Amino acid sequence: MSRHETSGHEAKRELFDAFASVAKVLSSGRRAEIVDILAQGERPVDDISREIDQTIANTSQHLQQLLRAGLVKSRRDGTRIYYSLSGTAVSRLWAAVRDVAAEHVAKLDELATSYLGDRSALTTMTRTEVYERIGSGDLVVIDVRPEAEFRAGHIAGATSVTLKELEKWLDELPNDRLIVAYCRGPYCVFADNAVRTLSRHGFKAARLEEGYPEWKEAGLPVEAKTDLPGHDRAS
Amino acid sequence: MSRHETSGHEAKRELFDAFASVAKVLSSGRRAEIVDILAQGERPVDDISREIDQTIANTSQHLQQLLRAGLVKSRRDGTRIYYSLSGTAVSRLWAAVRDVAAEHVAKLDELATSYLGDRSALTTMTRTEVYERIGSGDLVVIDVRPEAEFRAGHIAGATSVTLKELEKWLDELPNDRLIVAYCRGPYCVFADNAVRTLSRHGFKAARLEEGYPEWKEAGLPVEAKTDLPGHDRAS
DNA sequence: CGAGTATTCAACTATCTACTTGAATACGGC
DNA sequence: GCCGTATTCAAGTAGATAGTTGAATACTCG
Repeated sequence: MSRHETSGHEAKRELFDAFASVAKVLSSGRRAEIVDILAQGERPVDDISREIDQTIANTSQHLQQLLRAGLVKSRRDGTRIYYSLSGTAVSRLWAAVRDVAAEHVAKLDELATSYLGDRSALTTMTRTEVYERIGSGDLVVIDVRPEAEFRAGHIAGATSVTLKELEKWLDELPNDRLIVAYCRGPYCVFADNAVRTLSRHGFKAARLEEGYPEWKEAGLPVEAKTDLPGHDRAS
Repeated sequence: MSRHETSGHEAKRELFDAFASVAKVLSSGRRAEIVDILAQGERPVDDISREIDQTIANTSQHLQQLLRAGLVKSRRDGTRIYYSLSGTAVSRLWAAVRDVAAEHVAKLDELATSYLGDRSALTTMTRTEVYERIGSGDLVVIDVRPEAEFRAGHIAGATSVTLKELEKWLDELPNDRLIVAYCRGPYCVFADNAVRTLSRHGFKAARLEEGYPEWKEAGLPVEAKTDLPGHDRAS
């Protein structure tokens, strides 16, 4: 069974290697974490390295791999270099990876529970439920992601309340309205913890089932930092 | 910057490693080819090994990796073992990978042209265009994939005409109706070649923009082999 | 211009991966 | 039960990959 014979086979191999190169760049857990973070909006290198708990040098190298593969782009602003996903197709790919894992990876539930804790006691709401009630005013939406992500873009009308600030805010939050917390996506801990804390203090609280990227992708209203044009440096 | 410290970080690492394991299994061009084939329907090992031009042993090992990751399932029928995708989420993931590659991988156009040839002269039709005209009878739809794939499932009303058979069929095909050829997906050569051959012989011919998996995923009418239940062996 | 900070580069190591080869196992038909 | 075919297993090798460390580059601010 000889390989490398006809140019047709060779060309097919190369084409599918190119498809595979896209998957390959997502085949490291650390790069997956990076994509999950960048799905929230652009971030500088040192910020990302802290989030994924890796050295700056290592984080930088992961980012270059993502750059070379075309999944992210970078722009310089003064001394900092901001990375961001190169398009919504990348967000959709990341969601597709999570979907397959959720459906077909045997031990995923176990790993998710080990990271997120028991979710059975938490009330959840879908995008549409939140969107429909957000106008009526009987709902308070809080964004519990790191502030940088809130600044890069958030659900229209949401307030930034990080977990550290949450304790201080307990006096100011309304007792008579439902508080909906959201964060990065279906496997993000922040919202879970916020809802647990709020429930413990007697508030009515729920978690948005998914996160900001899915809300934005669905075309629901957001408030986003306008990307400064002309500074981009594509892959 | 110490790693492996809090159990929270450890659990997050493991969760994202699990997501990454899904991408990892698609990070080989040969496994990507396998998924592209299995998206058409179930196939036995030796069949797949011929398609991807690899030894049976190597193909088997790739299939086990896909199996372990949960992307495919297998069932035994006598002496043969048939592999198939474990769900539609996997098809969607494969499509998402191709989309990202098409949009963001720099040299993809070049590789695609090198494999498929110049497509600028080929007429293409979308799913909906074909579906709307398929009933009116002024259209002949031919399936130019290997016959095994046609047998596993095809567009309702399509006829199987492999490239080898095409020359013989030239007398029987109608001169007054548009002939639409389709195959595996947007990067499949068979339909391109069929349309070129037909055009050269004076037929009106067009290529369906995408392939059978996308048609099926869109919920359009298909004729598929009913999956024998009770014989499945999940991941 | 010089100091300070953010990021990238380069060299190195331990581990993993794809593919090969040859043998082992599992089933169907006689 | 034995033979032929389909598939898997096991061992080996060349090449790739993630992470470390320390130095180099690129920009800002005084």
